[in-house]
Amino acid sequence: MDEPRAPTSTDADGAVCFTISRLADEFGVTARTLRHYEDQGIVSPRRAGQRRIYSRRDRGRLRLALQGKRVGFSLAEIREMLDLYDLKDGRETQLLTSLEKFRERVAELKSQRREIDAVIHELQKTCAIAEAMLKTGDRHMANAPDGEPA
Amino acid sequence: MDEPRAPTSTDADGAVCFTISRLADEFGVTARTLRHYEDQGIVSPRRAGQRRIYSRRDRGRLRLALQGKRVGFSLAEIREMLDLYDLKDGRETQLLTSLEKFRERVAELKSQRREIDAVIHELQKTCAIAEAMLKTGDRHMANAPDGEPA
DNA sequence: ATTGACGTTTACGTAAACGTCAACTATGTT
DNA sequence: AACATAGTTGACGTTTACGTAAACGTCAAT
Repeated sequence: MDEPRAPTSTDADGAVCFTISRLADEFGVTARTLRHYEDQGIVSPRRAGQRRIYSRRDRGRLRLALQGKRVGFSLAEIREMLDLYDLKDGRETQLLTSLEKFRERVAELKSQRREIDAVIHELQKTCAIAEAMLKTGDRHMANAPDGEPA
Repeated sequence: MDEPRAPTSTDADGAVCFTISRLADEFGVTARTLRHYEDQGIVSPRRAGQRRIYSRRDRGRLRLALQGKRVGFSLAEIREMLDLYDLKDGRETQLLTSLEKFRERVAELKSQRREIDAVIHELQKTCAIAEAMLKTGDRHMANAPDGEPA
């Protein structure tokens, strides 16, 4: 009754660490996925013998990776971004190219956000029409996808 | 010098229509893609002999489809949505389920929008740090992905 | 010692979304 | 007629992101 015995366990030297299934559960993915991500260089948990030990940093990268995935980045792109994120070397040129790429990403994302808004509006428009049809009982209002309406 | 001779050609009965490569160019995809979309029931251009003739309606569906793709929908989902969009039959139950699905989509999209915002902020944060490093010449500021910072 | 839970590697399988031929065909041009 | 141009249908190939199965290691509890 002294240790919190939380879902978080600790290392020999007191560092927080996670098992593979622990993280898989937490993020709602399979262990296979985490191994796959390791193959792709997205995380590199250290080992205790053969077994993977995920640090809190690994978990952080995982979180970002999955977030990236949800907005459409490929694993390769995610890897790239995480590597930049790390800013492995301090050489200015590297840093500057990184910066540039990040800005590109941001621009892409903003554009994607606009697209999403457009689709949302499109869907809501159709919803409204459907609702109207339900109310009036009209069975022949058209809402044909036409680009520029005639 | 009478006909506009615009990139848009017209049908025997004056209806606007497009060739496959015309649409492919316009949307920046290959003809193969358009044929694939036809296999998936996303468009159904009529034929003049063997050749595909795309109507303006086809183009409209295409536009929506590609927009949907850019925000992450699968072709199957897009097909479903386009079919709903058409509101093929007027039966109320159908209409209601359609409506429900649309609302789900909208909710998903909004959530996705939030995710995008999150990623944007994350990236911009890192950008800012990188900029700071460039200015101060500091080569050792960390910005490790940690989930909850220590 | 056995069982069970969890983990490991290796390797083949799969679904989606096209790419990339090859082999025709139809149409218009020289 | 010969040829180029644009389109067509297969059909197999490719990439991405894992799924899934096989075969085996490890450790704790029974």
